[in-house]
Amino acid sequence: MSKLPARIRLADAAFALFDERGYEQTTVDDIAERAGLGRTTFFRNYRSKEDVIFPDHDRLLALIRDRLATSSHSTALVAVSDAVRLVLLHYVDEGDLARRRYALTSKVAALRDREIASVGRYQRLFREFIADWMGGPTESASLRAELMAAAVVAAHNHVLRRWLRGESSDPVAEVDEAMREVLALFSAPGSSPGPGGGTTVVAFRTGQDIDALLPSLRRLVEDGAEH
Amino acid sequence: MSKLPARIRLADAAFALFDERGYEQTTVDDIAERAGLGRTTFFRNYRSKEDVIFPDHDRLLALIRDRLATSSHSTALVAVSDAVRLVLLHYVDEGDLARRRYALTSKVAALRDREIASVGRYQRLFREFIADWMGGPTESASLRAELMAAAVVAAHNHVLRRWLRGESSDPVAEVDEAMREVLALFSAPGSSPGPGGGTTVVAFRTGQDIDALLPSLRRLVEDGAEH
DNA sequence: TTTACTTGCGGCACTCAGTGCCATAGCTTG
DNA sequence: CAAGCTATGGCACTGAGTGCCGCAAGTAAA
Repeated sequence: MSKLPARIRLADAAFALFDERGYEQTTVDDIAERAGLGRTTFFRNYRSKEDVIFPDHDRLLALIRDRLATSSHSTALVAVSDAVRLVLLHYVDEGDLARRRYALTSKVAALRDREIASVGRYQRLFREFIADWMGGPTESASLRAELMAAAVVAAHNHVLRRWLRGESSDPVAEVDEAMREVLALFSAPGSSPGPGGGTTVVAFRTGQDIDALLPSLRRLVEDGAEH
Repeated sequence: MSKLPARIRLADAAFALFDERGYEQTTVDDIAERAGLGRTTFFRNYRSKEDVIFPDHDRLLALIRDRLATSSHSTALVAVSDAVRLVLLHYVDEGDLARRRYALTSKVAALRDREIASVGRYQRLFREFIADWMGGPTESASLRAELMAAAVVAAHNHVLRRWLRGESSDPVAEVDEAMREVLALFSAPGSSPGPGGGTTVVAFRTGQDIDALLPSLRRLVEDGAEH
């Protein structure tokens, strides 16, 4: 008995205690004791208390990096979509574990922050890759790369969270669809009006008839007044 | 002498020491001692060591919240642009302080994470506001809100970082331009083929007279043509 | 002037995360 | 059997953050 590797036993103990008492009410000593191990062993297996919950972010980052690296200029966007799908699948494969983690990050601010910081790393990876792909060190390309990277990870997170909440039965299909929407966004012809001070017109959908809106529009144009 | 309030003296001491020895090599005791104050006083003024560097995030969040709150459905996008500009201006007003903070967050991983987590809070605010504005609890609207919020803060951060690095002489103009690009992105006709519908509302800044724009507007409403 | 109340500060003791060092038990390889 | 490697436990230490108590100075009320 107790033949499970220390890493696993520690993780099990940690999640059990987090469920019972909450994250902040659980000390590393508690975890080690419950696992029947020493405190030192805990820190040898996990860099920090938070790390028990987010074990393989580094591996995931490497996964993305690899997938992006094995692409040519013409397949860059496919690589991005693939990488996103890879990450999503990783979480889906975790199944219940991912959902327990989500429950924790939803409750504990420190963990939520940590999660967001990790997402930031993903976003950075995508940003650099996309900027590279866009080539031009133009300021405009740089901004577009930033926007696109942000949209890519936002799409991923949106679908992931839906799945975590049990709102999605086919997350892979959803993420593919979401990525299509993202790519459509950035392939839209007019989206890069370039410099030159022309007028930019922005349209959104509403339920109202346009003529009913015209007065507000006028005021909006003239002085940004309220409506 | 030493008539400056404790808060200020502590911040001065902290930044000085961070510059001299680096963030991790500076303890809270060091800071308090340099400021000629007690350790207790430090924690009374700042919740944590990191807080000395990011003092008024809460105030900034409230600022955004307020600006977004004072808007109607038709001026929602103007409010978003305004809020973004507000945040940017806050940092620009800080001047050198903001740049010293940037130097620190660039070097120290813990601070970078903290910064990213803060940005996440901004993004959440925008996401909720935009989702609310889009109305429909549709899954499609929800995704679009998420994408748009991500793009909005990405645009802001892009311009802010440019300014922090000294690459921008007129950040306000740049952020306005970037926001135009973001809004244009999401107004692109093809991107939301969604179920049919209503008419289109238009928000924009322009130098032109609105009447000169009306024909384009009508076309935009009818078939989503550009500019 | 004396009393009472508030505000800002210092000191101290405590918890807990995280680091570093040393010792030891077990297992493998010569 | 000896040498070496690996996984573990114990222990002491630093440093962040909390809580409590006490003190001084200023202010208001008696």
